[in-house]
Amino acid sequence: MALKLFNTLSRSIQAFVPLDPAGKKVGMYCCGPTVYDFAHIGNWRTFIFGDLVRRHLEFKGYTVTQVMNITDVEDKIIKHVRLSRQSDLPRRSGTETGATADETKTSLREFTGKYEAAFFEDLKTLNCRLPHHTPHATEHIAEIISLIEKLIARGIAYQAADGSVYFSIEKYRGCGCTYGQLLKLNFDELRTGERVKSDEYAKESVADFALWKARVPEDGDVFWPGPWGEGRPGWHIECSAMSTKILGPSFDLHLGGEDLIFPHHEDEIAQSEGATGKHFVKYWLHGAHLLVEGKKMSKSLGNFFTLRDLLAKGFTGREIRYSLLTAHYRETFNFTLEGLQGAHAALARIDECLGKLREIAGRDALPRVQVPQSGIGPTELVKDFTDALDDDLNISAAWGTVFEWVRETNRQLAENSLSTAKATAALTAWDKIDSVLGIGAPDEIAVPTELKALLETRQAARKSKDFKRADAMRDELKAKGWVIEDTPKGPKLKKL
RNA sequence: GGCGGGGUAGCCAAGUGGUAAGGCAGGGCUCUGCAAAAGCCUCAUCCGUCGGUUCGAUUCCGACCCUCGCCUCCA
Repeated sequence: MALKLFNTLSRSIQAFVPLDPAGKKVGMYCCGPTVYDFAHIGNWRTFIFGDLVRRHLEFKGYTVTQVMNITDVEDKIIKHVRLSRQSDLPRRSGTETGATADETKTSLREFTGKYEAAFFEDLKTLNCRLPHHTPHATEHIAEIISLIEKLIARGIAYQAADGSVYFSIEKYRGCGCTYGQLLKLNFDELRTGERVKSDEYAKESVADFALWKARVPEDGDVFWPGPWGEGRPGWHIECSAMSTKILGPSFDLHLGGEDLIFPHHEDEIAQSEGATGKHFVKYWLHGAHLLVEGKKMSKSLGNFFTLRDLLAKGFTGREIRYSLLTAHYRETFNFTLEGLQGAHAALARIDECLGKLREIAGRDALPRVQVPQSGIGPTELVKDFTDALDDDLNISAAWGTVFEWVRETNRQLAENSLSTAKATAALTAWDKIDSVLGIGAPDEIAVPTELKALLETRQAARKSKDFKRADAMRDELKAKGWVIEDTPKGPKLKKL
């Protein structure tokens, strides 16, 4: 089966055909983090969704170039930097801080650098493949300026009286371009009442958006020189500049959270197609948001979690990854702590099965009971799994296949009918699909030697039928967080 | 107001015009000195409500109720 994806542009599921005539290379751009805070669980759902798309494409044999922007200059960042400077430098909290431009720029970088580092750490914790390029907005000011110049040259952008440069939607549409490709827009019905008062802007039309924001006092020293005076990039422009720089004027995939459809992605299309005259992106994919415990995540409800919050509660990265990967990407997902507990149990089930398979695979060929095999084997596992994901990334169906395979494997394990060769084949199949799931193996926790000794002493006590003493030692181990698993082949220790 | 998603067992979540995947939790069993761990089995006469189309609808159509999102910064 060929890969099919839901394209927001057509609002339908389409066959995925890369722009590359050879059908091999795929360019993919994922909207990345704005580094003003730790990324929360909702952000992570979207980033893991991007990781899934990339992994599945690579699994299918495509050579993917993944780009993820790091937005490191933006209103909120500037605000936070300003506040942090004011608290750092209370005596200077006047109109003029006395700081030089370089000092402040450093502090902007320090501020964003902290969250950027955290972002990459979290990415690793969740076992996401590192994007091939992670360009920074602040390092692409030249490209941004050049893009804006193109738009001005084409008459689609203009500098207003406030010094800022805006994108003219009217001029853009006048060129025969379409504004509103990703969603239906009714410009006469756009609610303008709740927006920031339109008369605060010097732009020609309310819907026009800023490409270059003229420097204002609140920006502090966060500004760059530009042909239109000092200022900084608008919100959408860096994505257009960086994506086309790395992936070219037209590329295959652009991903983001569903909230970015408008205005961010719509404006990206306008800027990019307005400047290049070429079709920007072939497939737009949008991930749905999540709820936490059935409600919209908010700090006041106490259901706002960063990845770090969940790690502090004792959950692991792979449990969180699994949990965020259980539901289809276009459905709102209800993220619950109960679900995370369930993730722990579900993963343990897979781990247990794989552990037994490895045990058999690692041995010399042993005689096995010959039982006619039915149900899902390694071949079916890979095929059904692939088919499920090819169908617009139906991950739930894919998991269904995985667990059916686990159950069938366990049955065979129980009847001792799995040969060394079959176990090896099963593990090879698992490795294939795990290259997409990215679940990996649990962290190996070494059993402390004193606990091993305790376990041996308990065994001795059991042998001599001193069960009271043996049970006391079992309790002692449990108190230390280790549970004994008595198997026919002897006891094992498992970390709780 | 405009536009767009959802409502499937205790919880999470796939899916199909022909009678409901999977995970967690629960229950039963196996194993065990007893447990635990692990494994197996089991668990929705029913898919928001009411109508309609159909031999047959959870799946198609209509109405209604509830809910979420976008239209403004936002994954």
